[in-house]
Amino acid sequence: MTVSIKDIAKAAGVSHSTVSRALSDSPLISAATKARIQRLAREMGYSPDALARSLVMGRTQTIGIVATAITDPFIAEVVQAIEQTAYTHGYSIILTISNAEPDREIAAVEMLRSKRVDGVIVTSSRIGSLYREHLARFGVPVVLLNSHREQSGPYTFSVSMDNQHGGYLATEHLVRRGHRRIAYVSGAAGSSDSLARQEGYRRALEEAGVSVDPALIVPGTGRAEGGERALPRLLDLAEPPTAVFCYNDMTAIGLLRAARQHNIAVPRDLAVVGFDDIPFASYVRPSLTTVVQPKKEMGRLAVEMVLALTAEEKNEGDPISNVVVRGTLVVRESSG
Amino acid sequence: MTVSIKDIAKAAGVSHSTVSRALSDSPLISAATKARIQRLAREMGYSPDALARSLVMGRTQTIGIVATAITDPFIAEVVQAIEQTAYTHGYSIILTISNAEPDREIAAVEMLRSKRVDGVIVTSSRIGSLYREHLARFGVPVVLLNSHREQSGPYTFSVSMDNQHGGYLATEHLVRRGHRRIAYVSGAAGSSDSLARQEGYRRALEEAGVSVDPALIVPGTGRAEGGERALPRLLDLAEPPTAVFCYNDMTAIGLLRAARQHNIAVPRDLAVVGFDDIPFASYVRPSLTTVVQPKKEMGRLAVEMVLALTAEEKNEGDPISNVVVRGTLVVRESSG
DNA sequence: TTGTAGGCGTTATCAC
DNA sequence: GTGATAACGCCTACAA
Repeated sequence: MTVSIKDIAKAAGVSHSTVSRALSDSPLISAATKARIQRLAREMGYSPDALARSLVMGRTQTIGIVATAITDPFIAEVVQAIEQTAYTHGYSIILTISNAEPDREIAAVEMLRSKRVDGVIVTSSRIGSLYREHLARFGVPVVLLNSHREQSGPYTFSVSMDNQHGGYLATEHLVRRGHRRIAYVSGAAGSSDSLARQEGYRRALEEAGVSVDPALIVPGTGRAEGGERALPRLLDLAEPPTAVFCYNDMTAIGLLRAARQHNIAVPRDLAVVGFDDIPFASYVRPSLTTVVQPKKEMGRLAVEMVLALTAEEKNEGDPISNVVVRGTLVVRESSG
Repeated sequence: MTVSIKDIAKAAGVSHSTVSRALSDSPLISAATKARIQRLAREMGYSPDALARSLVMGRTQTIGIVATAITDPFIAEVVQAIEQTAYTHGYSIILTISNAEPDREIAAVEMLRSKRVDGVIVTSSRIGSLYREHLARFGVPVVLLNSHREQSGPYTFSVSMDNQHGGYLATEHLVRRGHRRIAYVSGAAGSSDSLARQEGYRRALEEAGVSVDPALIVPGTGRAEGGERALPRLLDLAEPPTAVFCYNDMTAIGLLRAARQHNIAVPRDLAVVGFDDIPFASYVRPSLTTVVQPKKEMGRLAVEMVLALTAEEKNEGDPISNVVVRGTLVVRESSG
């Protein structure tokens, strides 16, 4: 039903290769026929078949994304940045959402391989050994965005945040405000991002001559409920904290909500600092002091890395690309 | 480099059609060779080329999404629901983000057509006449999700919210709480969703015997800033409102923020109701009374509609599918 | 039960 | 400049 290059050829009384040349703006063709055929194509409502083209070209102009969830505002911004810069480079995006389920991630990767994407960007939590095996034999560049990889290997590259630095910034800020008993609410169990932020927290405390009290480090989930459940545990401590650094903004927001229910005034009774700077951080009450992750930049870098890597494959170069970006602190009401 | 069906055929000493049959689990093949070839395929790391398959089958098992932005929490949830149910049906998603720029939307649609998606779901604001011309000659079903279409046509179907009903619910709630001067902060200029919600607002007021004061209807943008800018205009009124119904939650959240700066206590001085029930509605302070849009259901319905329509094409049936879903009111702190 | 041949819509390499 | 012809990797009659 759809009109192909051959249909145009027939209508124009030329061969299909002439049509192909005319449409790809080839130099070796007379200006007259080129114009004639291009007009004809437009009139007939021709749409080039990207499948056929990709089949012969060996490129799909498509990048796959494996994300855990796009309802997470942080991921939503990153994915949006990825789509935008991919678009400016003439690429489109196949989006898969895994819910952090390993089976789902494996299925996603297999599907992306079948659809012959030119590269993959992964924004999932951890890359298990099973999973990475699938990534390894993919044959196209895979860029991990803020995703920890257990060990490096071929075809895996990364764009990541300097989490330790961010954790340091947040904690140092609280120390400067005079706090000594500072808690940390972690992310999901085993999250390496969380561990790194915690390490920055530890370093800042040490530098300030404050010893780290393990009781002040309580587990969260990376979601709001994690912060909500963490607060009562902190309040029940023999010596409760006067400030708390949260793994991310969602955790902090959950904690703020719990604080309200417990009649804890923020920041007077408890100072709070988050991480990410999601759009809502400035809309909650009190507005949230947080560490800004350069989300747009990270998305952009990931795409550019994928494109650079696909271009270099032939050059047999093997640049272990692992870009690390740094965040900044934005001070709002929640930290006093 | 990647292993094809022919490579397996060579390794197995059979023809490539036998391999094709074995891998597609065809009945007309001996169980022995089938098993042998399937094992071989696994060992050789075979990945079927979806491009080649789609080329011959005429289907890509792919659905295109045209969204304005996924940083909008409402859209993020809908898109996520679309991806999830598409996955369960064996489909994947090409995501495009338009920023509501017409050029971008047209480019997106052309690209989706080239990539031969089996259907398209549009979650954009309005479908202009230029744009819809592109959609019309697409040749595959296009489902508009909460997107107004200026006129119906072939190949365009819809899943939409009963906005008037929602607006009615919100306003009636405020009326019941004893309010008489109730404002409405609209969405982006010309948004038909906003107009419908406003119509529900009008109906509820009329039923309560309250005359509609045009001064109480102020324009917003659909984003937080819109609500932020709307509040001062309402306060400057000779007779300010005691309650306000906002086009959506983001608008309401912006308005809440402005209220704080103006020392207006919510809900004591001003009751506020939103629309959407985005996840954050329950985390802002005060938490937001709002009209729940069944986002997951809408995403699911849109996918199922696309699939049903692609299946029916051959049946030459022409079911004008326009599903309308209804929301419910969830009462929280912001309305007293 | 298996192999052969043709075609899906392109691009690319030859000749003419 | 233009036209055959052969790929790309797969599915599917039709033949054997």
